[in-house]
Amino acid sequence: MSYLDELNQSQRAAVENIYGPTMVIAGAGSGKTRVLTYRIAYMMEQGIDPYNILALTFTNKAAKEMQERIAKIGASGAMGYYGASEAKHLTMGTFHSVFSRVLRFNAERIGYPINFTIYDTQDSKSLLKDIIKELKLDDKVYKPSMVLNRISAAKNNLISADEYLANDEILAEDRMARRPELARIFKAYSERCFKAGAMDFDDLLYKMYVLLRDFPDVLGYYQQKFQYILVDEYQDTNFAQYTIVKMLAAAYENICVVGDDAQSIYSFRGANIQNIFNFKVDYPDFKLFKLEQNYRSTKNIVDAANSVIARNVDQIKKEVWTENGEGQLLNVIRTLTDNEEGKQIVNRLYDIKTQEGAEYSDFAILYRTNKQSRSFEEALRKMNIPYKIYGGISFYQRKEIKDLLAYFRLTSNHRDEEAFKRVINYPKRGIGKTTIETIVIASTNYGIPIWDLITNFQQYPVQINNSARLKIEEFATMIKSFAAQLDKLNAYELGQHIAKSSGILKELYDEKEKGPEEVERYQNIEALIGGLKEFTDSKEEVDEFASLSEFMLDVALLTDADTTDADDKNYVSLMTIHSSKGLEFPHVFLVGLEENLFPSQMALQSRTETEEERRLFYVAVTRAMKSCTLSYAATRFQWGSVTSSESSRFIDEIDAKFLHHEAPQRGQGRSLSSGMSVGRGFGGTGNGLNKSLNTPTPSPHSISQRNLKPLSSAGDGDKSTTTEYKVGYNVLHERFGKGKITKLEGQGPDKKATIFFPHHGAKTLLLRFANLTVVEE
DNA sequence: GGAGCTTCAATTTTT
DNA sequence: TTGAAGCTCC
Repeated sequence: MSYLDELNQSQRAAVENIYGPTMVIAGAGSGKTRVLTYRIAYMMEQGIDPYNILALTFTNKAAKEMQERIAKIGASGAMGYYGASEAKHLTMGTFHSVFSRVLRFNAERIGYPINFTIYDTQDSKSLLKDIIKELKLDDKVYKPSMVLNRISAAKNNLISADEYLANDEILAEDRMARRPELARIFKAYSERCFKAGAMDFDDLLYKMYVLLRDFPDVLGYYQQKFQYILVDEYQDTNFAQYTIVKMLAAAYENICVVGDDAQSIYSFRGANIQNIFNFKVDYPDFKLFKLEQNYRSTKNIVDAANSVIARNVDQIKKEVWTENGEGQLLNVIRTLTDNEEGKQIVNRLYDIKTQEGAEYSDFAILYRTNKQSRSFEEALRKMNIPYKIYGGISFYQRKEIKDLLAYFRLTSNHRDEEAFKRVINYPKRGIGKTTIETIVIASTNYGIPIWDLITNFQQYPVQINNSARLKIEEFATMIKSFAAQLDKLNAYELGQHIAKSSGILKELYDEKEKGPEEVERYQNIEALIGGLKEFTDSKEEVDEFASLSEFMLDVALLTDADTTDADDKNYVSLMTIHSSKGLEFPHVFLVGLEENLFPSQMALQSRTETEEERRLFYVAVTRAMKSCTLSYAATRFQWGSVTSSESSRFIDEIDAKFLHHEAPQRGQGRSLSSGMSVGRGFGGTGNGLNKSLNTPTPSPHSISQRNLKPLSSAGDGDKSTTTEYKVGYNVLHERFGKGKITKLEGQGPDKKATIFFPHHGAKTLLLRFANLTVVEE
């Protein structure tokens, strides 16, 4: 019983209330994971069979952590009859991975092959691009990423392509937005995925719903199996996830959801914060537990975060507090350039490390967008500080890895269209773009999978030349020969065989001479094969056959954060705020706090969007245990030119008594007199010394009003980004010089102007990027 | 069919 | 600045 004594009163109450609908609102740092894991341990101790427990998380990382912590409690002998070894019967994982397993098990019910492929975002976009082209639509109007977002939103709201096509309201909406063909694209996309035996990320949710909806016996089976359901990060569930959980829980209503409305940051992916607010409607007799004591951060950090989040209208009232000491104030650092920001933050980091004898792993640098990592990487490298960047391109998304995986995919699912397109001519075997296009279109016209076409040219004649046809047939024969080995060779043997016979290994080996990047590619392939070996060994240890198909099951669902850590964990972590959720660090640097970057300019359209950015800020600050440093740069170098920016509103929103504005360092504080070219003259000031040469310093905000871009500063206090432009205005463009606006079109961020420049002719430019200055005649 | 060059456009977060 | 797409020439 001892482990229960480690809990405070509300935590313990939440742990012990294992029957009936339960909602736990867990403030940042309040021991949420502890409650979840102890609850599961407690259930098992009470005699509940782990086989009947389902725990759903959003990330593999969270699932893994829970698994480990439960095993630890089990090892302490606290779980009674169902000990640690039984814990492996728990069903625990991300929505996507748990559902994908259920779907494979029941695949034939909904017409899919057991070894269906999971398309990642890249695959989906590539397929959409093809479809848009085949439908002869303008890919400027129908951008694959935009179309995918739209389709994704539909599926997350459980709307199928056919329902979309039949819904007048949606169709009218699309017509209004001048994208009337979206429905047709959606329909074609669904058909093509189905034909290819492929599901995209959203299908894993949508098809799960269809399975439970259309097959009562399946629903009944899983209701009986999952008598106890736990959902982590409930605030991030979308409508599809919400509905599925509700269906599964309907028989027993032993459902426990844990979340924090203040940390809902995934609405762009369809997450609906209302699911938390509606819990009481769905389960009127639910029990609510609030975890409000923060064990993580200093008082200053907790209170600073609270002072910001208090500005949100949408929230559940709660009081996060801490018994921890006051700690230091939050430092605010302003620098002139993004490179300078990198240097100063890293210097600061090094200072803290030396002063406190901290480890590198005690530090995290958090930013809004992945691309911001660059300046910090450079600075860290220069100082020889070990670091690791999370997110960005994951191992499994690297070109060479995807190429080899495409062979694996094609081997276990011949119909996989995206895998086919990827490797039919890689390594080069003389099958050109025209040929591939012809085949893809022909297969659509015949209404059959590409594979069926290329293995039955007699039955389905296609207009391609003979040599190409022979080469394609050769390719198909090769894939078939791989498939024939699926049951005979283990994943490692077959994987290696494919890497060799496909020619990929040789191709990459030959390119190794070219440079370090090519060497890395080759090493990545070796690493993947190493992964196959590891997988095979671990299976064979328990006397199971390790098939390549099985290895492929989860690969599409793995992300960078899931690749196992190197032995040496002592490095500084760099990541987006999104991926920092659920983590904590003694020292946090929250960088790039500038208007239009954070909050992102994409998120300023509405109150709800701005509130989400504010929650994101809240998440970031509450990652910090001991110290939190905020920084922003007055200018930023992006896509070839320098832009200036103002400090983020979120800095102003923190109650000033928790802040300490750092005195500018050397080279800082010179105000940018108007007319001076920003961005030149500052880059080269660093000569290794950090102090001296203090010039008079303006207050942190004084620069912004005088900046060089009329477009982005519309006067005191007004942080809007739009300046009024009218047809007939004379404007100045950086490159094209003076011109006259002849036409305006588009709305919001898409607003474009056609401008006639005497020396360059008429140009149509996105106002957002054009960087125009209105000038007098 | 494919390599190499030129042009053009581009900003978020991730399972 | 980066990356993708289009175009030219072998």
